Amino acid sequence: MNQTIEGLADTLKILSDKTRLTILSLLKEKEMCVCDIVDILQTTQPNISQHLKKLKSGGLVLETKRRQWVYYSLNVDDKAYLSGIIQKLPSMKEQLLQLNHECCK
Amino acid sequence: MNQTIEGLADTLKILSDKTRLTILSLLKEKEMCVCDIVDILQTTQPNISQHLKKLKSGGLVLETKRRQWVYYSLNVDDKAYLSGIIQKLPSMKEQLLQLNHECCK
DNA sequence: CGATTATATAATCATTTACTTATACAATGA
DNA sequence: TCATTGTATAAGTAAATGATTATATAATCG
Repeated sequence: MNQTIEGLADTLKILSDKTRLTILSLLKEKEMCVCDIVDILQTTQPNISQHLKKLKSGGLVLETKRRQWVYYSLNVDDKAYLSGIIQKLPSMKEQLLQLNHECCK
Repeated sequence: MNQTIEGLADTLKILSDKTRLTILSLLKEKEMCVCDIVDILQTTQPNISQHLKKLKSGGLVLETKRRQWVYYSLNVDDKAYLSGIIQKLPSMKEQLLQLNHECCK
């Protein structure tokens, strides 16, 4: 995802989806495992996995495995041109309160 | 195009296209009429008109008619969160040199 | 080991998208 | 007024996209 105008379009395409923006909003608060994201977004696990795959392919999130869980975290510090958008994402603190999984204790 | 997360996704969807980003790059230099944009982007006039319609619907460009021409101009000064992206758009100064229409003299 | 849990991938489908061609509309100018 | 020029809209189509269901893979734990 280099920065030709096409690369920029590709990055923006990844960002231009409600579910993916919501995932980024969540990850702004803290790294999260797939199961927690599924829980909060009220959709299926494969759906979230596929969105995460796109975010990862665009370099917008990082993935790390610990025990049986895969954690995703925001990776935008090196993309200053996106900071305006990232800041615009609403807080998801409220939604995080409802989580009660072992993975994220 | 209010700023819920869905509105943000809609705006980003409008931005996430190579042709539309290129149009915005052009308009960064100066306002332009449709025929000039068609000339530079080497595509059909209806194609450009449809892209301009989307940009306009998203509030990203303004339209003004003068004589037989319709001029479009960038309208992003009130959208600070997009400034990083707008700045990222490459200069199109080179391409503007080749224009030689009456409308833009 | 086998069962369970967490996640990824594959296949399918409906919807959306960008483009093309054809046509309509609008303004100008002979 | 009629032809021309500039732009918009409509209709059709192929490709891309997001979601679902089913299945595969991987790690943990009894």
